[in-house]
Amino acid sequence: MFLGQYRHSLDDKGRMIVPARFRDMLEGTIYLTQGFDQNLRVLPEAAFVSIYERVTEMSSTNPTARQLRRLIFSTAQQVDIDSNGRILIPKYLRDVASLSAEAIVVGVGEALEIWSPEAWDSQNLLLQDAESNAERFAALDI
Amino acid sequence: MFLGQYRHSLDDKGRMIVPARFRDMLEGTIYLTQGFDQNLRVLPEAAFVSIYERVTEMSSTNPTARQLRRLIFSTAQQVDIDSNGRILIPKYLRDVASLSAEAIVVGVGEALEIWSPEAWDSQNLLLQDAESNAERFAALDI
DNA sequence: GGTAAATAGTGGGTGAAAGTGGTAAATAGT
DNA sequence: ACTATTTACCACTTTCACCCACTATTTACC
Repeated sequence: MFLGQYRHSLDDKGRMIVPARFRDMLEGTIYLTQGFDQNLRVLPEAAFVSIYERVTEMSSTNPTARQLRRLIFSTAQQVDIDSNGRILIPKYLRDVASLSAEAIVVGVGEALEIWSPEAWDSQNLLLQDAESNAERFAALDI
Repeated sequence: MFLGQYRHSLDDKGRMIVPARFRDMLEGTIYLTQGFDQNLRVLPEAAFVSIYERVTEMSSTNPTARQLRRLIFSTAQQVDIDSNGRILIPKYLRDVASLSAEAIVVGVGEALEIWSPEAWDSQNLLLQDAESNAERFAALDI
């Protein structure tokens, strides 16, 4: 289970440390894809396969389904963790998420998200709004 | 069952004693999450896993579900009790609850809450207001 | 009620691991 | 064959998990 948030540097080659806490949960193949909110998603194999299957089931005559498929697969990339525990984020994906010198890595349960500090800050403003939270949690009945 | 309140120090590394009374009830894995009122919640494994499952079931193409997931998982952390009976509270969680040198640990039945002394004081003012209590709790019909 | 022992709570130092930046080698493209 | 880009490797810095030592408080026993 991926939990918590970390701030890490990205060097000029686009390499970024995978927080140590997450590394043992990412032992197999890792997939890096564009997220839905100006961010990137890091998926372990099982999670990616599950998405793959659901998307593949969708009808190809549905334009939205075709777009979703393109978004997910055309931006996806298989990545490896190097001997120092880093992954290399391809340039086009760094551009998608406006990543430069630093990135925020966020655990969201079954996956990780990578954000630029600016994008995360504004996302966090949304997340910390007390009134909206009341509504969000009400749905869960915690 | 967690009952009572304790005041404990937080050292500059962010470590805090778990009151001895609570320690034997927290033997398995412990989860630390953001609470609803500028505080933190300490949950035993079963309680957190149940939340995890409900949140993970939700669709990731639903923006509200994604936000809920982010809110819950990005502000949670699995923590261990060290050999001295302390837990380490990550910096981002200390920030959420404005914790610095001291914290109030409160038992609230199935979980613990961690408050900054200031936040607890103002919370307490609300709780000790007898007249409002009569009105507020009347609606709950216990 | 006083004293001793045990437990709870606090603080700091240290070595291993995590994180960062750079250089050298290898590969691919022209 | 030469250049550019990527990949692998190496060295350094920083952080954190673990351990130890000490103080305060509670508990037990006389």
